[in-house]
Amino acid sequence: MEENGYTHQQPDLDIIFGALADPTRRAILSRLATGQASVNELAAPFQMSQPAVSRHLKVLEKAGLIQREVDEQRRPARLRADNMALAVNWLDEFRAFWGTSFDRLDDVLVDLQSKPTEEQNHE
Amino acid sequence: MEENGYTHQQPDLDIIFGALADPTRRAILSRLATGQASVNELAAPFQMSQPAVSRHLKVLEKAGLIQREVDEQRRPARLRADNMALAVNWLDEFRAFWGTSFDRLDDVLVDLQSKPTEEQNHE
DNA sequence: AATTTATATAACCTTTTTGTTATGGAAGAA
DNA sequence: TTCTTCCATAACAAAAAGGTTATATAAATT
Repeated sequence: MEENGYTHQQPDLDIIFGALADPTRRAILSRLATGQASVNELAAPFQMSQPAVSRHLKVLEKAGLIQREVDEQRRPARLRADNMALAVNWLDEFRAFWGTSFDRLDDVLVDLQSKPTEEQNHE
Repeated sequence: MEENGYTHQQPDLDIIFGALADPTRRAILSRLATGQASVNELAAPFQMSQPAVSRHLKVLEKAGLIQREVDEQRRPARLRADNMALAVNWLDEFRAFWGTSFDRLDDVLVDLQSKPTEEQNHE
């Protein structure tokens, strides 16, 4: 079980962060934050093929970031955000490093919001 | 410039989440949260070769998650957490989905802390 | 000057990721 | 029933990731 001195593995985080590392998948998640959507709807904005999007959805599903449903012929996806909290929770350990009370993180966030990107303002 | 209907790319997040998707690199970051360390010190807990660790460090550096320094022959790494805030900031957009005021996220976090893992409690 | 220590880089291999096209199946429409 | 729509899966190729060993380099030590 033990594989090194200071940590065990947490495979969920591999899968979750891995899923978040792709711009298409992040865009899909952003889209789903506005409500569920069918595969074709999700695929439309991309120049990618439909099977490619289907596989991205499978990656997101394995990461527990979405869940699939059934609506006649459609298999709409809907957000399932619990596992994103897992990611946030891991990042959270670094708040102690950033400062006792979020100060530095807050600074950075304020800074980011003053020059927002399109991706951040997806809605 | 425009590549699809609802988002632009944010390559930083690809790199950052990609860097966080590997358990060795997360363990290195956790170690660095307790203070700077040389390459050999970082490599010691793993059964991996030193060149492999050097490459993990390069990935982390490219992601802006660490910075390298010079101490005689050593090239110690130190945490540079600003870009982790970028990741948190992106995830932040889903707090609206979780609930108006963090409620659901808080629930999940409380839940996680009641059954913590080794990796979460690295210090 | 020669050796040792700390680290980086090169060359290579294997596995995983990410896309493609082709095809199949299930459900609704005609 | 036949056609169309929506989606998944298979087979394939290219590129990226992650490891290895061998070697180079720079600084400290002897």
